[in-house]
This record gives sequence, structure tokens and C-alpha cells, in this order.
Amino acid sequence: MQELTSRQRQIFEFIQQRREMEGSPPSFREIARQFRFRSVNAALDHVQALIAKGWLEHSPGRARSLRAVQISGRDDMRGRVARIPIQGGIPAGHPADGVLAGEGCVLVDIETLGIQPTARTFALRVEGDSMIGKHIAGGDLVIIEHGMEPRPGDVVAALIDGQVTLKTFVVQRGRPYLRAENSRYPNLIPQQELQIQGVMVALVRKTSSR
Amino acid sequence: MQELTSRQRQIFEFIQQRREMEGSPPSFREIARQFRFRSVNAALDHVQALIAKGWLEHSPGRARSLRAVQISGRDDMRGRVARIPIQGGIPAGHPADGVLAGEGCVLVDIETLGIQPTARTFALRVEGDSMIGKHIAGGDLVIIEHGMEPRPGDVVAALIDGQVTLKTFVVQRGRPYLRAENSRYPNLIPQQELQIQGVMVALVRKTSSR
DNA sequence: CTTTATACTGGACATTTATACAGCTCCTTC
DNA sequence: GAAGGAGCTGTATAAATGTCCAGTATAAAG
Repeated sequence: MQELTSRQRQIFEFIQQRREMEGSPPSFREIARQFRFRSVNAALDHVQALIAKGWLEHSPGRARSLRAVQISGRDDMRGRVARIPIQGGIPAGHPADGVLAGEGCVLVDIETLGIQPTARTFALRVEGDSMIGKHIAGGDLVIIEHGMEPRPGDVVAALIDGQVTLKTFVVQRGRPYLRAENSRYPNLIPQQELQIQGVMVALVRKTSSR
Repeated sequence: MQELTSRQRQIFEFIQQRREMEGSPPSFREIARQFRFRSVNAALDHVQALIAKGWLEHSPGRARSLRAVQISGRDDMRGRVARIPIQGGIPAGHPADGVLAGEGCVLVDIETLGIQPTARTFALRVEGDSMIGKHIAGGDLVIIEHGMEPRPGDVVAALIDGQVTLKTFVVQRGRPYLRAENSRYPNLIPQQELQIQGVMVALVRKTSSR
């Protein structure tokens, strides 16, 4: 399949976007309107280029019949989106065991985030600003991979006194401890064993004001 | 939502089936042909019954605009995930006009992020750390809603010298300007008119190391 | 310099399509 | 038996839509 020009890619993505949002693909005139073409033909030309290059199919004479050629594993939402449960406040024990007060689920684009979602991936709502030094603010949603081996410098979710906290995992003189990325918060040197719930792999923030 | 008659259910399922197989919903004539109606109106009547009973929606006057009403809380990913194009480097003029080098698309969970994705929503890869004061770091992906009226304090994407930059929109003494959230970067007081591309509504970050 | 591909403008036209109006039968309900 | 809804026929029309033809401009390739 031939490569697309940047303009053609725009057209292609607009068509895909509309198909998902509106439920049916745009007409040529709608494409033209979107890109401020004064002529319908500009849209037609682009679509014909996309068809010639093997990206689109259509049924001649039929309104709104544009559809993407299915490339296995490529452009499909199924398989690209993972459903990740949001853990609310206090996970009782093991995160896979029983989850209290979940906020529901986030749907996460695994390709963009480059994560391999397992059954042990979960999300946490950040409270407080103890990780502000790593630009993780209160209200952010962090995606945590459970069971992953933390490396020094990783942000981890740890279980301290039955509470989950987000900290940076660091090793000093062969001994691991948890560092808060905010000088107003104390670091945590573990008494016995360190209870690491998982390693942060991604973050999602919603701009609150709207 | 009212119950359907068996005939209406047949029509509804045919529409759904066609949407999945062909990629776009059938026209009234195609419905009529499928059920061997000699009149298009038979199909119209059924569809209007389905709309009245709350099973279908459509945009008046638009070809093939039939779509099933989303049932909230259902285990359906379609309708909860929006495809947002990632704009690469330098939009020339209007964001709908010319955008170069797209990186592809992000799939975004509209329910979690609370955004209403329109065709004018796009994503930008953040370069540099000029917005670090708002905890937006380089490499982050920000979701921008174009055409939204910026309010003071909002993070906006603005067009400066043909380059897109992310800044905080502020108004001082009745005059708007753009503030960088990093003391090493200058604020921008617009010479003429301020070219606001859109307002940031969400942010997605991938933890880079893995 | 010519050719080719891309990216458009502008106008025209035939179909497709949605939609309205006026009927009809059959069945159930009152 | 009157009323009403479901299910359908038949005709008509305006709007939406696909598609063709004839151009222009620009940049890259030969």
C-alpha cells in the first residue's frame, strides 16, 4: 500500500473520525466544507487518490459509501483500546483481589501509550501534590502496571499503612526507598519489606475547568 | 425505551447489520428492497417508529444518517472512544487548512475526559518545557479543542510565526496576552491579533522509559 | 523544457435519497 | 361497528449527493 501525502492523510483521518463520531462517513461536500474547499472536486480527487492507493473503498453511485480497507490489526479500534479499571480509594490487600469504590473504567489507547495491558493493569486517581516534581498533579489519572519490576527512578504505587501512595522508587547504597517529589512531603524508608503495587506507565489528565 | 414489534426488530437489526458489514447504514430504498417492500414509505414508517420509540437517531435531510441510540453503561466501546488526529509540526494558517506531518491518531476515552469531540478536536505533541509550571512536560500529548472561547487561565495553542506554541491565556487590563509557564521563556504580547488555535481540554502522557 | 502528480476552482447534470401526502388492509380494542 | 395502530402501496418533489468535464497553479521528475 502506497504512502499518503500529508494532505491525503488528513482527508483519510477526517473520514475515519466522522465514521466513528456520526456513524456514517461524510459526503464529498462535507469533506470539502471541512477543509474549506470551494469545489467538491478537490474532495473527490483526494478520495480517488486514497482509493487508488488502496486505503479506501466505495460503492459507485452510493451516498456515503466510503470505508477504509481493513488492514488486519491496523486501524481497528477493537484491539487498540483496553479497558482499565479505576481504583478508588483504598485497595484492600491485593489489587487484583477486591476493589472498593471504583470510579469505573478508563479506555486507554494502548498503541499510543505503548503499554501491554494485562489483567493486572489498573488506574489510580492522584490525590495531593506529593509528585508535583515529576509533573503529576492532583486529579490526574495514572495507569499502573502491577507486578512489573521497578527500576530506580520509576514512579511506583506503594502500599503504606493500607493507603496507596505514589512515589519515586530509588535505590541508595543497595537499599530501596521511596522518594516524594515535593519537599513538603517526607521520603519513606521502609521498615521491613517494601510493598510495591505497581509501576506507573502512563498518565491521563483532564483539564478541570470545563 | 418502548418495546419493538417483531417486524420493527427485524428492521432495526438489518440496519445494525448493514452498518457493521458495509460501514454505513442503509438508505430507505435499500431497506425497502431488502424486505421486498414495493414502497419506500414502508421503510420510512418503520424507521420513524424506531425513532419514536427511541431506538434510532438520524439527521434530517442527510443520506444514510441512521444510527442506533447509545445505551449508556453498556459494554460498548464504540461511542466512548473518539479518534483524535495528532498534528505534527507546523500548521500553516487555519488548523483545518494545512497541517503537516501528522503522527496518526490517538484514541481517547471521551467519557473519562469529559470532552465532546467534534471534528475540530485535535492533539499536539508538546515540545520543550515552556509549560512546565502547569505540569505539562515535553513529549506529552495535549488534546486541543478548536474554536472554543478561551477564558483567562486556560492553556491554549496559539499560532506564532507559523509555529504552534502552548501558552496560558491571560487578560491584563483588558488586553489578552500569552504567558509561558517557565521563567526561562518570554511571554508573548500580541502585536496585532491573537491567533488562538484552540483550548487544551486534556493531556495524555506516556512514561517514556518503557 | 516537457511530463507527471498533487492540489485545487467552477460549473453542470443525472441519480440517489429523504420526505411529504393520500390512500389501503388487517387486526385489536373499546 | 367505530377507532386506532401497525404495515403497506403509489405518486411526487426538493434536496443531497456522486460524477463528469474543463480548467489553473505548483512542484518534482525526466
